[in-house]
Amino acid sequence: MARKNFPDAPGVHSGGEGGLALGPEFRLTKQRREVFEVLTAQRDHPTATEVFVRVKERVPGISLATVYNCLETLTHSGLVRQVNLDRAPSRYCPNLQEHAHFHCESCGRISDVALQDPLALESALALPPGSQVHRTEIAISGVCPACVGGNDK
Amino acid sequence: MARKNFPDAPGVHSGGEGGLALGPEFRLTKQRREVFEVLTAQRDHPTATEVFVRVKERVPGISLATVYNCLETLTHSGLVRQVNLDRAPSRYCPNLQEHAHFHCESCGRISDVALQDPLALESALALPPGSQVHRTEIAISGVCPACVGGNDK
DNA sequence: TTTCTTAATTGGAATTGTTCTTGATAAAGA
DNA sequence: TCTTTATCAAGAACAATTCCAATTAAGAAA
Repeated sequence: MARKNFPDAPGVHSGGEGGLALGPEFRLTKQRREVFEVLTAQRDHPTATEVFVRVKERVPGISLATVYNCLETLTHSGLVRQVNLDRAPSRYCPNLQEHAHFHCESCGRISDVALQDPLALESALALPPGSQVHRTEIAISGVCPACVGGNDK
Repeated sequence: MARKNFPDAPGVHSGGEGGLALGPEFRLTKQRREVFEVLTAQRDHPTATEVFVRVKERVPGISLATVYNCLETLTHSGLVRQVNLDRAPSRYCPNLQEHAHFHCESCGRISDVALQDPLALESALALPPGSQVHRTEIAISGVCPACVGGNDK
């Protein structure tokens, strides 16, 4: 199903301080490091193209294809989450806590929503017994408090 | 944000028995009826192309573009839900109950998961006070009981 | 360090699901 | 019937993403 043969398990090896730690299978290249930095520097869920623009300031020669590759690698390493809302371009998020995403239809911003009780969630779902859950994605659309208050756009 | 000017409110007017009821703005055409029938006849969350193939047996002249149009209209009328899982092609679902979707990574099937307590869900999310929620999408990936049991593929 | 091996990067072409455009048709209302 | 408007069909267009082949750079070994 996966296009390339990524290992099933994420390669988060929480290595040396500050240093990224991709799985042992992945090399830590300048491009990957910069892409990751961009994501952590501004946690606004940028698209691949937005990441591309930002990384380009520090690595002028980088190509969009490489940004896609890096994002894919980081995602498979478990360091980054790909966020898909409806059919919009994918966005990327370095928040590793389990959380949901809120999409404000007014200002377009996407924000993280903490999950107070991940267990309560599972029990709210009538999953057939025996199901194995690997991943749960929760996407909420609506209007954020700022926009409700009229601080619109 | 929406490409065409659909009314904001869904047009479910639960009309005459058995008969579909699109909003007053929409006509119930043969194509729309057949597309809807196909969705209710086999609730396996087909893609637009799959719907196209199925409808074509009964309306040979129909085009894929029309299927897309019908699905869009039905979705905006609130009779059908568009289901987006990751970046895969959209799928369509005539289940109007609030529910989540389970995607089996082994057999690929997508099944509906009832929400036992929609309120419990909201309270499990740490939404900033004042947020307006319009829609919540929950997508679970994993392995379904049948595939866990070895009835794989 | 230098070499060696293999993975990663590039740039452009290709793919894919979906949407748009245009003209023809058909239905609804006057 | 006449007019108006929505819908349909076919293909072109589009945008996000992926693929491809040649080049470059990491990290391991010598």
